[in-house]
Formats: sequence, C-alpha cells, structure tokens
Amino acid sequence: MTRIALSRLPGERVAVSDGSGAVELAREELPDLVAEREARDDEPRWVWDDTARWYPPLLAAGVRVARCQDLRLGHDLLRRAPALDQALMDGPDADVWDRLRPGGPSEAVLFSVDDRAEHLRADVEDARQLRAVAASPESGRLGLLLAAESAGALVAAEMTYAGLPWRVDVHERLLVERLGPRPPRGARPALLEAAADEVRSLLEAPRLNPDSQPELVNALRRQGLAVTDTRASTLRRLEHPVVEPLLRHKQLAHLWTTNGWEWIDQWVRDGRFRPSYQPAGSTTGRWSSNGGGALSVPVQVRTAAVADEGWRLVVADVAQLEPRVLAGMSGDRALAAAARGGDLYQGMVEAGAVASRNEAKLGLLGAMYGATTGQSGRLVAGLTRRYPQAFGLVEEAARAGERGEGVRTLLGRGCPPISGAWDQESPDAPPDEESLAREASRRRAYGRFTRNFVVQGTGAEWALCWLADLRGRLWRLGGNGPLEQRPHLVFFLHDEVVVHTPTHLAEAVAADVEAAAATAGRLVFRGAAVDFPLSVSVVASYADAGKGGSATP
DNA sequence: AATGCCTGCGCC
DNA sequence: AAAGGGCGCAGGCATT
Repeated sequence: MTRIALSRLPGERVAVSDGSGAVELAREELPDLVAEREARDDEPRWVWDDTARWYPPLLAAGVRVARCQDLRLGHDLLRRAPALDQALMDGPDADVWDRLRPGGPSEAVLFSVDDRAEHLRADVEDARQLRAVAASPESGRLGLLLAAESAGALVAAEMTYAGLPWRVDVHERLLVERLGPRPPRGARPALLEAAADEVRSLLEAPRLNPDSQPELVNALRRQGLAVTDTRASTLRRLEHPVVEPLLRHKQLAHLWTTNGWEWIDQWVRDGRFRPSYQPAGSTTGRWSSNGGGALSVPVQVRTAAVADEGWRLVVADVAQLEPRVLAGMSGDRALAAAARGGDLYQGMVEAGAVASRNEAKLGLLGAMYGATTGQSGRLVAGLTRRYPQAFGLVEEAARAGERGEGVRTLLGRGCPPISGAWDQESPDAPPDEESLAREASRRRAYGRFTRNFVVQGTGAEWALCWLADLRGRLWRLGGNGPLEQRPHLVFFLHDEVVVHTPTHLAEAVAADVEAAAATAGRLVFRGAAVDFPLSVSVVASYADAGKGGSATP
C-alpha cells in the first residue's frame, strides 16, 4: 500500500513524499492532490504529524481520505509501549515528537510556537515508527492498534466537521419550560430564582447563596440538620421541606450553567453541535473532549438532537462492554459463556454464580474498580472462585501496580508509570510512620488504576476497531456524494455511536453497525468467542434511543 | 484580574 | 479507619 507523507515547509508550502520521490507545493494546492491520489491509488495511507491539523482543511474542501497514519498519536503510543525497543524510537527530532501536543484547526494557522515542531519530517518519523514496530515481538497487535488509533483520529475530525444535528428551537423551548424566559446577561432565570427563594425562606436565611457550599451547610445546620456536605444524595436522605426545592435548584442551576443559552450560542452553529474530540485524550486510550462537554450530552437535552427531514439517527451501544472485554482478554470460558447472550449479568445468574443480576453487576464492577469492602467486596471474593481467569487478570494487574510496575492493554498500550517516588524528599532519613502509610496508600491507588487500566484500555481498543470498521462500511454504503450527504458518524462516547443517515439507508446502517462490532471482536480477541451484542435504535431524536421502539432484537 | 484547588454534577 | 476507574465543566473560594 502506498504511504504518502506530508510535511509542512516554510512559507505555507508542503512536502509530499511517497517513497518514489518528493514534490513541493503550496498549501492550497493540497486538497486537489489528495483527491486525485485518493481516486488514482488504491486508498493510500496519508502520513502526517497530526490529523487535527491536516484533515479539517481537506474536509472543508470536500475531500475525504480513507486511511492515515497519525504520527503524534503513534509516537505517544509507541513511547509507552512495553513491547517496543525504545532505542529504535530515538533519532533526529525525537525530542520534538516527544513534546508535541495535540493541535487544533485554529491554532495551526495562527501560531507557530516552536519552529522545529512546525517543520518536522513526517517521512523520517514514519520510517522510524515502522522500523520499531516491525522489530517488536508484538508487531501485529501494535500495528492494529496504530491503525485503529489513526482511523479514530479521522473519525474525530469528521464528526466535528459534520456535527450532531441539533434543533435549537427544541432546546430553547425546553429551557423556557424549565427555567423561564432567557434572562438578560448577568441575571438569573426566573424559575431558578424562584427555587432559590423557596430555599431561603424555608431555611430562614434571606441572604443565602444556595450555590455556596459552606453557606448552605451552615444554613442547614441552623435548622438542626446534621450535614457536612451538600451532595444531592446526602440531601435526599433528609426529611425536611427544603429538600425538594433545594434539589430542584441544583438541577436547574446545572442545566442553566452547562447546557443553557450560552452553551447554545457557543457550541451550536447552523443546526449542528460540533464538540471537539481528543482521541486518546485519556491515558487509557479513551477519547476525551475539550469543548462543549461532548462527554456528557445530558439526558435532559438529548431531545434537541434530532435528525434532519428525511434522515434518521441510528444509535447503538454495547451492553456491558468492559465485562465482555475482560472475558475475552482473560480467556475465561465461564465468563465468556455468560457473555454469550444479550445480558452478561443475567448469564451469570443463570449459571448459578450469583443470586441476582444486581449482585453480578456489583461484583464485576467491584473487581474492575478495586472495591474491597461492603457488598461489592464480598461478592468479588465469591466470584473469584467462579471466574478465576477473569478475576485473576484484574487482580494480577492490581498487584503489579502495587509493586510499582506498569501494565499494558491487550493490543499493547502501556500505562503511565507511578508518579513521585516517596523517599526522594529525604533519601537518607528513615521514613516515619506517616510517610509509610502515605506510600502504602499511594501504591494501592496506583494498583486500582492499573487494575482498571487493562480493562478500560482494552475496551477502548475494541471501540476504536468498531469505529474504524464502521466508518469504512458507511462510506461504501452511501453512493457518490460528499461525507455529509452519506450516512456518517456524528457522535461517539466510549461504547456508543450515533450515525446520521438518510432514512432509506437506516436499516442497512443498523446492520453495518452490528457487522462492525463483530469484526472488532474478531480483530481484538482472535479466538476468544465473546459476543458484543448491541442495542440499536433507529430514531428521529436521540432522546428516543434505547426505548425499544425500533430496536433490533 | 488571573490562576489553581475544591466540591459537586453528569457522562461512560 | 478507610479502602471505586476514567473524563469535562461550572461555581466558589483562596491565593497571587
């Protein structure tokens, strides 16, 4: 397969190097060249330093690419990969690659903070990464991971470009219903103020600011309520007339500040919500988001995510992704058997491992998060006997972390090392009891992190493969138009995707979403026969997903 | 005025 | 005695 490396040159120029030679051209000539090579070659792999910098201008020019290699993501990943000989990653500009931060489309044009970072040789770094991976005993898995990570970066750019369809009128109607009319700048909505006034009156505190935690705690205590915090769960346990308006105030305040009118102004344009995604933004490989709060499109406002006329949203999520991942990566046959159906927890009940579905859930979550006490902790002990490989795997990851050792995901992503050696402050003095306790607690915390890392990280790898395969299928499904006129991904969150599609293709999209999940399972888990059943809904509004309306069985 | 930590919420 | 992973975001509050 052809690899075509793109590097920035001084003066808005670009170097294009495909192994058979290099050419230079002006930056504005690039979209035509890319479109031409996409059509002529059989899906070349575009090699560049950062998808978030190269791809948005291409998308804006109507050019979609099939494959890429994101060298920054690849570099970060390989630098942490335990199965890689790190010496092979050294060489010219390696230190600059080490320091690269994710770029945004805007800053790419405005700033060139570091001249060396601006003019890196993509072909040189690409060759280095290829060589290092080829020399690794886990070259196959690492190669898959790099490809999936890069495909994810393409998806991220495309989703920001296309945007999640967003009906501002629906959203604003909801805001007015719950909060009252939009207040002038600096003022608070009427219904929010009304709730605050009820709280002030019931607590006999006319000047109380209910958003101030210390003030609120004091006011509650003056009423004889023994509280030390103001969490909703704490408040719900109290018996006092102030609880209802207080909880209502909290909810309305949250709606107003995080998904209110200002959020709309800032994040919705031309009927689309365009959050910015950051692939591998979390150390486990999960994506993060740095704008718009795409990681929590709250249930409250999902009614505003509505497909265009003649279009539908296909919403799909995986049931119990991480327990299934654990079954697959540990090779635990008993857990894999429980995972064969649509409900893994129910499968555990039917196998007689636990008495109830809820116990199954508590026990598994406890194992993956490191619960040691309470009901969850007790369940973990019992389930360890029933599912020794699965529970043993997370237990072993936790022990490694407690010893200060790192762990890796199934495809080879390494976790960050434990931070801050405890005895560095005064290396010669014998540690006192308190610092010993601190150290022990720090190691346990790292153990909980490594325990979760292996599962969460491998889950993220499955999801990336799912996304990558689905992206290709959607493109092939859609005819000849540009991206936004075909079925295309508009949202992704850990184990859930949303596709915006012309209505007549919705069923075909639903089938492709399923097929892509099966492909991802085979790619990541090879022989291990673990199902990844989806719940798929074809809906007009995101809020209607998962209600069983047109869910496939 | 800007920065960073804390609390609390919500998403997985 | 306490012992639950990963994120983003907003407001309050202390610090500079």
